[in-house]
Parts: sequence; C-alpha cells; structure tokens
Amino acid sequence: MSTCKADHCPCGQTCPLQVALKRIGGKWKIPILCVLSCQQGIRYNELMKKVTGITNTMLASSLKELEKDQLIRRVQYNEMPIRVEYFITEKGNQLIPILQPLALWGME
Amino acid sequence: MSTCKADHCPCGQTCPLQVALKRIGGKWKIPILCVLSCQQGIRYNELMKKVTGITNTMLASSLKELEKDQLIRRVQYNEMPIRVEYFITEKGNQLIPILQPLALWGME
DNA sequence: CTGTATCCAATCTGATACTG
DNA sequence: CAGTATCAGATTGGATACAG
Repeated sequence: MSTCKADHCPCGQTCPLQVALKRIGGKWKIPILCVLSCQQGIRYNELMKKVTGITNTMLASSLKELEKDQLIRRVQYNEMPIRVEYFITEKGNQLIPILQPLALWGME
Repeated sequence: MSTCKADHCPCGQTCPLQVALKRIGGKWKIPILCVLSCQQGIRYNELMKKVTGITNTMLASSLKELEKDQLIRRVQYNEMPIRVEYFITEKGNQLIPILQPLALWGME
C-alpha cells in the first residue's frame, strides 16, 4: 500500500497490517475469537447466544472464514442429532495478547 | 459485543477492540498513518503520491475522519496558493508500536 | 493546491424461510 | 442441531467533474 519503509513503520510494500486486518476484520470475527479464547469446544448454538446480536448468516460465514484462515478449528461428532464443536487454534490464540494493547488504546 | 469477561480476553461488554478498529479500519487509514508516522508535515498532494492507489475522494474523507478522531492534525497556511500540512498526533503515534506485533503476525 | 459534489458499482450485513 | 438459500437494505469505495 504505502511506500513508506522506515524501520518503525509496520507497513512495507504489501502492508502486512492490511493482511492481518482482512483476517480479523468485519463486525463479528473478533467477538467470536474472544469467546473461543475463553471457552474451547463451544457449540454453534452456544456461540449464537454468547456473541450478542449476531445472526445465523453472519455466524456461519464468519466461522467458515475463520476456519479457512486456520484461526479456529471445527470438530464434528456424527451423533444423532449431529454435534459440532469449535476450538481456537494456536495461531488464533496468538492474536489475543497481540490485540490487548490495541484494546487498551481503544478505551483511551 | 461478546459477553466474555475472562481476564486474558480483550473484549468486554462494549468491545474496545471494535472501537479501535472502527477508527483505523477501512482501506486507507493505516497506510495514511504509516506515511505520516514516517514524514511529518506532509502535504495533500504528496500524500496522494505516497499512498499508492488512493483516490481523491477517499484521501479527503479518510483525512477528515482521522482528524475528527484526533489521530492526525491539519495545519493550514493561508498563502497563495493555499498550503496544508498534515501531522500525526501523539495519540496516533502510539498506534504504530501497538500495531507492529499485528503486522508480524500478518506476515505469519 | 486542496479539496467537494454527484452518481454508480461492489461489498457487507441482515431478515426470513428452508434443509439434512 | 447446525447450518444453507435467497433476497433486500446499508455501507464502502471509486470515477468523474467541478469549486474556492
């Protein structure tokens, strides 16, 4: 994006920050990751309740993208009825401490 | 957003991360901040060149929002023709080191 | 030089209904 | 239970022209 190359600047030619924000951007991915970082093995309908205000459509599509980017893992148990559990991955968990200073900054 | 309240989770009831990402989200704000963190007192048309690919519309609106959020400062010199310089603020500059680990994470 | 105004396309988000 | 399909509205981004 930018052509800035100073040492203290996180952006290079293809800005890794834009790459990162693409993965965790949007309205719902961070709340989902937060919930998963607190409670592993959570189920779909539990997530619906914990992530206040999210719709079916958005939860499904967000989970799919997070899984594709390997920030979460989906485990399906072929019982009857079917049961699915979601887990945060190592890579996803690394984000939590990284984002904490940003959260503090966001609170002023 | 989420109801998660564990100590290691950056999200509370009104997620400060969402607040932060609103301020620096979108396609162009981070590249603009990066350029400004490297070069203070840069002018409008210089920014156009440095932030590769940005359009007039987006540069103007992004600058306005960044100024409103007090991440940058606009200084106008009433010469002829008019001259304007943009500076990153203390608050904006605090973001750079905070975002660096996220940039590293984005590079894998 | 430093922007605004207008209009359009694309993308994101949400409501509702339906499925294995 | 754990989703998918479809459609509509909202938001974002961009092209072009114009203004102080």
